[in-house]
Amino acid sequence: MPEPASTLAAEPRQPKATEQLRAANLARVLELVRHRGPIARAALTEETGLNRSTIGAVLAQLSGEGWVSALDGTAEGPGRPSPVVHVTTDRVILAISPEIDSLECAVVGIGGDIRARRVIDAEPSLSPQGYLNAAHRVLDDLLADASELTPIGVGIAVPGLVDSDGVVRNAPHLGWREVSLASAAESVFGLPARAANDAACGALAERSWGAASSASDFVFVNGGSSGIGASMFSGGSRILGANGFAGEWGHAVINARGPAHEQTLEQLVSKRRMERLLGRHFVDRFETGELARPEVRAEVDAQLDVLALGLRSLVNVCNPERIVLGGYLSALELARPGWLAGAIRDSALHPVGAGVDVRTAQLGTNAITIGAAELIAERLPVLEGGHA
Amino acid sequence: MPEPASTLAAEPRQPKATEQLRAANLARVLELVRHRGPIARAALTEETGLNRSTIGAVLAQLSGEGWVSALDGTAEGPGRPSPVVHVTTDRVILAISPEIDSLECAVVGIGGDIRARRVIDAEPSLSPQGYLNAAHRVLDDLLADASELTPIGVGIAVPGLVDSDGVVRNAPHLGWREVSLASAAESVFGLPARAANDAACGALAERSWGAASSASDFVFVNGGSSGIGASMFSGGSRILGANGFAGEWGHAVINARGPAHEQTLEQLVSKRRMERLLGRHFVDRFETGELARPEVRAEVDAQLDVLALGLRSLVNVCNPERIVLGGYLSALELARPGWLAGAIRDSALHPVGAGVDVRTAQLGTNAITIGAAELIAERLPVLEGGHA
DNA sequence: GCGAGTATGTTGCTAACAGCAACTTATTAC
DNA sequence: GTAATAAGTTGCTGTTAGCAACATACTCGC
Repeated sequence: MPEPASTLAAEPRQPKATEQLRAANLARVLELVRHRGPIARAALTEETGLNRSTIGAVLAQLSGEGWVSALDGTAEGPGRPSPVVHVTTDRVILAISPEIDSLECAVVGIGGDIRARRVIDAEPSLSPQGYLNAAHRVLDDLLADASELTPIGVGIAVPGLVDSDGVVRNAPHLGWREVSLASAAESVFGLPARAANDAACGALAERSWGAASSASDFVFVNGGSSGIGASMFSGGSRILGANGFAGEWGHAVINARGPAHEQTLEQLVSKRRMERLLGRHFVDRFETGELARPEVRAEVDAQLDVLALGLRSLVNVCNPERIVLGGYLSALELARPGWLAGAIRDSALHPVGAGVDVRTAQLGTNAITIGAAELIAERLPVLEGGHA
Repeated sequence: MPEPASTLAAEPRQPKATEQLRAANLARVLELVRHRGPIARAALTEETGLNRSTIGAVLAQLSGEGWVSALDGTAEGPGRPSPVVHVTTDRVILAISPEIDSLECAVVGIGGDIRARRVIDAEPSLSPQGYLNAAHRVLDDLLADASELTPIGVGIAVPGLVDSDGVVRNAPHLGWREVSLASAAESVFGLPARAANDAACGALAERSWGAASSASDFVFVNGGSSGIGASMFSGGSRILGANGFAGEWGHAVINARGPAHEQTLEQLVSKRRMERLLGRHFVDRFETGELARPEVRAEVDAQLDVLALGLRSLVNVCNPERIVLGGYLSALELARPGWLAGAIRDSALHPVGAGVDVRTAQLGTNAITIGAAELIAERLPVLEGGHA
């Protein structure tokens, strides 16, 4: 006799098809509310193409679970005014950004607004667990003032290769290999945690609130203290690759027959080389006068030349509509504004390069922090189909 | 007075949400039937995770519209045997592949099987319209024998940049610019037509029936007579880029400070250089003995070295699980089997290169033809939501 | 050769979701 | 103060996929 069906009835339950439909609509609406700031309800129906009643149902669920709430309507024109919807401000995400000599901690709203931040020094050779413990102390402190805030998750931006399970497989500058950072953070904070590459985080932030908004096919290229990392978006979503490692563009060979230390892109376009020339620690821009020094100008131009060659290849391969330059690369672009765009248009294969728009990151050094928080915000529990 | 709602009722009609759901399921099932050849109905339910009754409804529609039909069940094990479903054989796609000196025409089944093919010479400077007219004659002839076959569309593989509307924006070897090839073909044949880059077509075919099947993140790199083209897949779908041009990897600069004719990948890894050395037209493999000639061996190894450097960069950027080499590159790989895979694993950033699998294309010279047909087959009218 | 076992397709039914149309509400314009 | 306009709400409908019971068709073992 087969086992009675009744005992199975209470089990897994998977009428998933319709749930996915609703989840997709929840995600679309929530994304609009988060990324476009406060937005009129009527605008939501227009943007999504969904019916007014559907928007009503979706918003009822989102506001019932406390993710969004409504202000009084701004009128502007005849007819009944549409209420303006915005994300709730009482839930926050903890963002952590470990670097070789520092640790940045921040409290970030679901809408990408940084509420509080603190950067502390980190002694070299601090262990991953040490970083997490330090971050825990700092964030507890930052949250102590504001008891009305509820942290809902932890996002970590790591300068290195992080797989889709939040395991740091290889972070050369930190000296980490095979570190289960996300699960360690879940233990320390008692909250869901995710980790990702720092450039990928920066790209997420620039897409949502910065220079890449409204672009569906773009490349974010970041010049950080640990080299050059990229993150590509195609059709509105990030190109992950088989393990989530896609984007390690700094190690692309661009000068194959040069000496061993002058072959890859990040060896030639190097903040460290520039710092040696300037004789100072480079933060985010050239100081007045520095660009007038001939040897600095020459190095800047040389690095721009190489960067243009590299970007030309990247454009040929990825066909982005926009390139967003972050960190050190942003400073290089600003040293000769617009030059890169022209060089790419002229050298990339016609008509791939024709429409490419080159911009500097809008969020500056905040991009990576905000993007780390976005790791959690883009996967809020509402969107998970409710089986939790 | 507002216009009465009743007049609007018969208009566009867009209850699209549920239609998209059904269309997605239709697409999944049809893709399984097309790509996995004849497949048991039970296997379809298991692969898709859909309910038996849903599969029943989907198959009823597909077979009602004449896209699939069922053989008698192959038993294999206890229980009621499951009918085997396969695509119908009476509908075919016309595939066209214009090259600088030749024109390939083929009749291809929906399941990717080549029914008939013919390659004719093309005089240089033949116009796009000339190519299409010639193809029309050849294909009419090929179809004359088989009156039971119904052509349903025309797919064209072009060595050049083709946008998503089927406009050839730039095909240097053919000398074409801004040619609305797909719409011209629709006029000539009276059938829906699509056009795409040849490497993109090859990748489609290798994914469906060749060396890239079962891989969701792979790169297909083709060495054709018009240089090196690539096509990247991420998460199971092709990376298109903003205009569908993504993949022009042959023009990547890899030797920045070399002479102008030795900078890009396809200048250094060049079939033409090899042909000059061999003193013959290179078709698809090295002849016995050729690789024993020292100067040939040296050139092969030199080109393999460069190719390894290039692939290393591509792996770092795209993080594929597999690389499929087609055309001339396939011959290079076979000249030193397995060497490229080792070189990439050793040189790519750990652990990006660790799991990369390097293979040669399975479909050989047929890949591009089959892929051209796949342009039509992947968008059969059943999938379009029925509003036509 | 015939029944037990088993896997499969089929049939009515249910739940969920989005879309629609009519109704209600809230503001602007005159 | 009334008409016009636009937006949220409500009840209903159509479609879809999932479920459970049933019917079917084969294999295996005696």
